[in-house]
Amino acid sequence: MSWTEERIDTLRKMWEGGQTASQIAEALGGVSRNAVIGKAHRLGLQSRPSPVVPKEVEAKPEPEPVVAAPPPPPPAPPAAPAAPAAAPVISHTTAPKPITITTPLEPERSPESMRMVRSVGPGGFVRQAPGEQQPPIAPAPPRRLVPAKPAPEIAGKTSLLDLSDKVCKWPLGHPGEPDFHFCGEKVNPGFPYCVDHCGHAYQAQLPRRDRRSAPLPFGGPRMR
DNA sequence: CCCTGATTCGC
DNA sequence: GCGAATCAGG
Repeated sequence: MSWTEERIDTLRKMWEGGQTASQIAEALGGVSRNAVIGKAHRLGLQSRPSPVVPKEVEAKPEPEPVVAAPPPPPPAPPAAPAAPAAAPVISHTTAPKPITITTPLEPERSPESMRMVRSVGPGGFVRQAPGEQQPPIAPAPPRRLVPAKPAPEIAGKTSLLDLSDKVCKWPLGHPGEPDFHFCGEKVNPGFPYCVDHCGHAYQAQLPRRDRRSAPLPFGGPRMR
């Protein structure tokens, strides 16, 4: 599988929508979780909370340089007047990442994060309300909590939770939107989609001019 | 063990 | 550029 524009678009949307790499990989099909993560990074979609904290080295043990420890000026600094305070450490092999050393204080939240009210978040899982519990036969609990608020719009629809190897994974709508869901029909055995959507998913390459009359997954590129 | 994302590195 | 292997936290 290659990263077509459509697939990249889907990846980007789902990633930004808070879906896990596994879910994205499964929805896309033909790629591994690692592939999704790798691609996401290459796209510059740099991460939401990673379970693995990079490492917090370099605290600030010495706020002030006590004794004058003048760094020996390099042999031939052309036109650079000495700027001791701002002198960057000479980065060795790989240090393209400007790790901003921030204080533990977190002054304000960006307006961006304020907007994402009903979206997920590591700690923002929404649990079922007592009223919607299924009293009778308790089916096997979901394998994992899903970072999505069960909206009334998707009632009866096939949500991410309902995806399995047996139902059509053809996405309908846009990830992150309340009515986003999947086809959910019985799959064409051996394929991730139902017979109908297999017909859409697997087509011989046509001239560009003639293509794109068929519906694309996720409703195609989002128009903003 | 399962999950997660990050990073590395051979291709 | 790609992604398997590997790492490391939850």
